[in-house]
Amino acid sequence: MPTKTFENLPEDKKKRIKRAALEKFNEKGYDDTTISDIVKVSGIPRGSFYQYFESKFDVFYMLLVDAQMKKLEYFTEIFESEKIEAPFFDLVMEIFDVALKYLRDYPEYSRLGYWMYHSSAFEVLEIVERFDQEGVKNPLHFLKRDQKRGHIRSDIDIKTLARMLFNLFGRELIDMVEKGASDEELIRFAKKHMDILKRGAEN
Amino acid sequence: MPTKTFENLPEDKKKRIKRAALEKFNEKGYDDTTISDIVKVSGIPRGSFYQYFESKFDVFYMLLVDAQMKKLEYFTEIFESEKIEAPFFDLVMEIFDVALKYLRDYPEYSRLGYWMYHSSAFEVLEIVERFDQEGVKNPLHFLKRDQKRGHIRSDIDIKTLARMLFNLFGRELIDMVEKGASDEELIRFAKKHMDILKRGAEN
Amino acid sequence: MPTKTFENLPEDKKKRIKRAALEKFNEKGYDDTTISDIVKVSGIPRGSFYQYFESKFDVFYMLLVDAQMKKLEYFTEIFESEKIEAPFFDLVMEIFDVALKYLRDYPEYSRLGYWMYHSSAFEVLEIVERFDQEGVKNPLHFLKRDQKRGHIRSDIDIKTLARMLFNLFGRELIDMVEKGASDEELIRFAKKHMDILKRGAEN
Amino acid sequence: MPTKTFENLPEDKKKRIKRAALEKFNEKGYDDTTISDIVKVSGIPRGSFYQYFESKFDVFYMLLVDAQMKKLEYFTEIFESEKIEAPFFDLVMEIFDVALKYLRDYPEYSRLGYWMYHSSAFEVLEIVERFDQEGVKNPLHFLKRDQKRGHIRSDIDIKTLARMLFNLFGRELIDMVEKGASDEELIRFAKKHMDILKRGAEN
DNA sequence: AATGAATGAGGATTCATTCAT
DNA sequence: GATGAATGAATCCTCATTCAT
Repeated sequence: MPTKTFENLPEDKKKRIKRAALEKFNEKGYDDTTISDIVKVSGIPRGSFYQYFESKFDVFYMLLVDAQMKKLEYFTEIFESEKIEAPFFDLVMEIFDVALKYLRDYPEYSRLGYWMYHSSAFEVLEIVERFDQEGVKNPLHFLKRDQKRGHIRSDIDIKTLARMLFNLFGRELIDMVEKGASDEELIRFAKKHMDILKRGAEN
Repeated sequence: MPTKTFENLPEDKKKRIKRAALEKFNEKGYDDTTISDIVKVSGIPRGSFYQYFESKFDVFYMLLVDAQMKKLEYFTEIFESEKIEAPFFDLVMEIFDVALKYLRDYPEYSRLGYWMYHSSAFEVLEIVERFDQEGVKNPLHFLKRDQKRGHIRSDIDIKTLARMLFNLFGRELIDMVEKGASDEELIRFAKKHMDILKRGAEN
Repeated sequence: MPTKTFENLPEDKKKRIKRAALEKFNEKGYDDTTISDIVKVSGIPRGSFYQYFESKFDVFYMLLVDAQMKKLEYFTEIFESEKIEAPFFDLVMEIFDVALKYLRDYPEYSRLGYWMYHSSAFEVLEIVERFDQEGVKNPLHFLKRDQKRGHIRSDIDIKTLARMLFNLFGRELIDMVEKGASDEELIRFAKKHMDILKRGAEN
Repeated sequence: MPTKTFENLPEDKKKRIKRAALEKFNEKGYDDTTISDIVKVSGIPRGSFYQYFESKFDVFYMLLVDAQMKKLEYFTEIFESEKIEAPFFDLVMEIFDVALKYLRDYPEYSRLGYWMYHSSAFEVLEIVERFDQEGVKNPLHFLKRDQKRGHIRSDIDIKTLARMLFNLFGRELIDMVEKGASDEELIRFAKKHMDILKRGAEN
């Protein structure tokens, strides 16, 4: 996480630096982006970088957190509505739409995720794991509930199912977006996917 | 692909170089392995490297092909037996066992795959895509057949299903092995996975 | 020497800064201690440092003076007692004991001396010379007296002798302490040393 | 120690590099000399330095060894002559003369020693200790012999005596030379020194 | 007087690739 | 074809000091 010095910076300077970093990470990925790159694009002096951040990862992680916060905003609405009481598979496409909207509204954040999955840097490998574990928890919660309520067959391993769902929403979605898939393609893909899983899992 | 000069090398020298490269790629991944590393471990002169290979990727790709060849050997048996006529989902765990055996017998090749998925190098990103496309074709072939024969519901999108299967066999399996999963864990995981997909897809 | 601003600081703030500097100089030596180090550990703002001191050397020198003052306290007693009238070599082990006690009571000051002798900084090299010259004067005073009184042979060059003594008390003692010598070892070492010098010098 | 690559270099190139490093170390001391300095003066490319040496210390140590070799040449003559059979204190001024001659003939090597004693670099501190231990052994050998033969009093601790001698020949001599002492001064100083030690130690 | 952000020169090190022998 | 030395751009990071508030 950035230093206090960075936090105390005027908002527009912070923005400028964040934007510069985001731009470079988007363009070259985590591993190939250098601190020099960020310094150059943001226009801050070499030494300042180290007064703001501990390392390249520090910046990357900050942006990742920003992305998560923004994502949360998108999901909050649906998670706090009453709809959420419906069986998960009835709601899943609606959730997918939200995810897709987020990705389209903030493609730079989306791409951050893409590069996260394609880094070989130790520090990144580490958080990828953490992200994955965290990401599985969300569908797991609803699936558990649905299983209790009898919507989902009792002999289904919901952890496995949650993982399959997360893989779709997390990794594959990002991958397809990166490869230029259109909204229609993505929605079609998701529907087919859900179709199989739903039938495989529901009572 | 390596130069003719490399191909003409005495077999044991070739082996030595391959082993050295494999060792380093396993240890540090594609991105972080340097040509110096390979040169040092293999004991060949710096200049020779460039007489044998065009680039680091050249070596990596060669090893990847080696790995594929070896993998093919494992699968040939099952693919050429009569069993293969059975419905895919009846056979899938047997196929999984073969895949697992291969991974256990050739962990260095397995790890190559792992690092392939964690590289941000342009050249690697490119072949990852090709690998994925290629990898999906295999299950697709059988699923198509099964759908025709009526084993699989006609309203299922088999491409999607093939992709889900490939994700399991390709990416996730490698990931779990990398994280130290035991054979038992992996088999259990695969079974649960197949359980859902089978029920989701079969008539 | 520190600025007046520093002198006017509340006593405990001064102490805090001194302790911080002493800690760092002890840990890393003069050359490798940075102003950043001192600023960080003492908790004072970066800019304040330059309001209190002119340079890193300024702080170091201040501490060196502190050390000298403290050392003087230890020696005052013996120098002001009547014992001091005895021939120097009869008293020398007693003096040594005082020196040793001081080193054990104030190891941080002792270490300061150690690092002074291991600096290559111009400013430090300069005061090392001054310290050495000053340090030789002390034994010289007594040896001169003793020579006049006939305790020491008249053909002895007492300057040389004084220097030999200073080397023992100043440099070597600190060195041995630094290498972890015990009190017993040090006393034994000093005794043997004195034995030779005494017989070499006395009538 | 330098790499084989360095050893294989044409003699005059090696000389050029050695001379450049020696010049810089003489001028600025070990701690303040940078690899850039050496690179600039020797005219070799930045990268070559690292093909020749592991570190700055590597170069320094190499020069130190060179100095030791040269010193040995000077001492060999006297150590292999029959004179050496004479009591050490009868010979000591002759030995001193040789040491002095060496220092005058190779002042750059002498200065290397000076800076060695004024470094705070960990690696250097380490070899200083080794040098000191090694250096004490030489006089010790002769003193032991003399004590056996009855030239030196049996109650003298010859280790201590050896140390005193080494301090004179090793550290102090270099120090005085560095401060600009003339040959006459040095010889006078040594004589007075020996005078005290001889009388203090001999039977 | 106190504060702490800004600055950029300068150090170490690595690496892919070329080239002369 | 084999060899291994040469090269210098590019990276990371630290630091003393200044300056505006």
